[in-house]
Amino acid sequence: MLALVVPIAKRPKEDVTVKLIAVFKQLIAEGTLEPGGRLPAERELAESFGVSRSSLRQALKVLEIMGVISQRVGDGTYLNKGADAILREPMEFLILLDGISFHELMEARLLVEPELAARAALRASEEDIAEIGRELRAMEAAKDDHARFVTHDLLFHQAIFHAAGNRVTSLMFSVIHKSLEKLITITSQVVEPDHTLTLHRRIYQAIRKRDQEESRRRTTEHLVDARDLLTRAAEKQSHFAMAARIQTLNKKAPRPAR
Amino acid sequence: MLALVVPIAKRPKEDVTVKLIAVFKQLIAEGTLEPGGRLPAERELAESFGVSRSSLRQALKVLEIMGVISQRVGDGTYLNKGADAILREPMEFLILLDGISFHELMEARLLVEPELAARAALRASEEDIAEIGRELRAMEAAKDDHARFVTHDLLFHQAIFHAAGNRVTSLMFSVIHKSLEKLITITSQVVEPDHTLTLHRRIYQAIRKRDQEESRRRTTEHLVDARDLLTRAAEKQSHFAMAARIQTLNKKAPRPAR
DNA sequence: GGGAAAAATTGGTTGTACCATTCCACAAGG
DNA sequence: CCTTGTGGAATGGTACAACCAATTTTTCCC
Repeated sequence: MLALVVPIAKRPKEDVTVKLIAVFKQLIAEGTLEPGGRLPAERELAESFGVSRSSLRQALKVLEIMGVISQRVGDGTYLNKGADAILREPMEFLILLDGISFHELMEARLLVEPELAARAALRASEEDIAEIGRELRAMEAAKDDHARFVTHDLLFHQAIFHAAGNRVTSLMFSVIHKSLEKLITITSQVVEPDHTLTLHRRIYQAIRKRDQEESRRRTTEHLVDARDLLTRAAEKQSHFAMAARIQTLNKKAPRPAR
Repeated sequence: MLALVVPIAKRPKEDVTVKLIAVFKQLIAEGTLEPGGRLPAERELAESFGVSRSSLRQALKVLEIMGVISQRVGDGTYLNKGADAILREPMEFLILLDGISFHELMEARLLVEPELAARAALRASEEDIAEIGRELRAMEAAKDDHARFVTHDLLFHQAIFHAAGNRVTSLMFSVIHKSLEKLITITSQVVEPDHTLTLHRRIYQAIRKRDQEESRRRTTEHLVDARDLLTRAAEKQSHFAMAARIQTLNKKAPRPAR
């Protein structure tokens, strides 16, 4: 378990908010705050720390968006247990700011997932393999429901991650899957489900046979195929993105600069 | 370039803050806000959106912590260009909340970096290889300065990531490096620099020879070695973490629950 | 023209007030 | 005794207003 968390201090005057976040990090690290546990009320916390509620709320909001805590009106603030969603928002902004394409996301999968599959072939428990098989059958059962089909497609891959036994890579690539899910769903509507199923089945069987090399090869085979399909779909569907609209809070748009 | 960013809307009543974040995401996605550009003043923005400055500041603070924007008093708020640091804070909390060990972080490197080295051997430009070589020489020149030595050690690996040509993996694993840097620095004090240098030199030469298989093997060799060293160091140094102290804002500690 | 002082701008912080939701205890009714 | 419901307390969400500190811009004097 890590603990070298708090960088002691920064000389340049930090925000109260930034300090508060560091404090919470520390409290979590030293176990004062337990996952699932309830935090004191905002008003109490603010007084304890000697800061205003506004500043405290800024820190809490950051933690909430990162998925560290959950806040519920009328109830309280709780420290989350796992943090599956913790990388989601940041990843989306990363994709935006660095202009990362779908193609590049698929390339990342292509770099890593074959190795994870090989590792899964080596390390998977019987239960792990059973889980991968269940997702495969769930895909078969959802042939006609694109959304569900894709969901189980991704869960199939994530089951392989789990079997590979490394949570870091597992969490990172689950986030990538999430970012790709919409486009994959669109693409799946023009691809024969049996085609996808065949490729997945080969991966499953390779892992079940504990054949690392074939697991790697079959995963590569599948992802190359998927990458090419997605890339083509992304080109055609790029206008789709433009159609996406958000609910704005006000008619007036902000002036970007001056 | 991605754009399928905004999930349209969520039916359950969202925070104003959450909505604001979505709005900014949209503004960035559609190019209304340009990297490096200046945002309107908080007071103007708040009025434009029809929200209070408090709520707006919560949203901005989230974006700032994630590295999307930078705020400077007396100056203004600017949209960052790249977002290298965007995953750092979240990653630290991820490590904390999920109780991820140094060992597991090194396992993640071990899973991915050999493949990245192989890809680098395949794709690296002459300039990429020169950069890797420069970092290697910088390591040699910093034999006696542990901190600098480790910095260039990590930059060496990141140069390989860059040469591999995938920014997603590059960014992700740079974050992991950052998390490991302190411990690696500690470890480096008990390891002969020439030992480390030899292992790095082998990787460099393999990439320069464009030998994918050897690049992979040499990287694995190095990381296995490093993993074992780090794991042992982490056990011995675990008390080090306990010595870490943070600057608290007030004497009173918050009551964790009730 | 140059430079220093003053004013305006901007993010940072605090405090207060009020709302909507949720929870909980206690009383009324069966 | 158990169920029901009702009102009050606690809690997070939002809005305003005021002031501070750092920075930039403008003004004014030499």
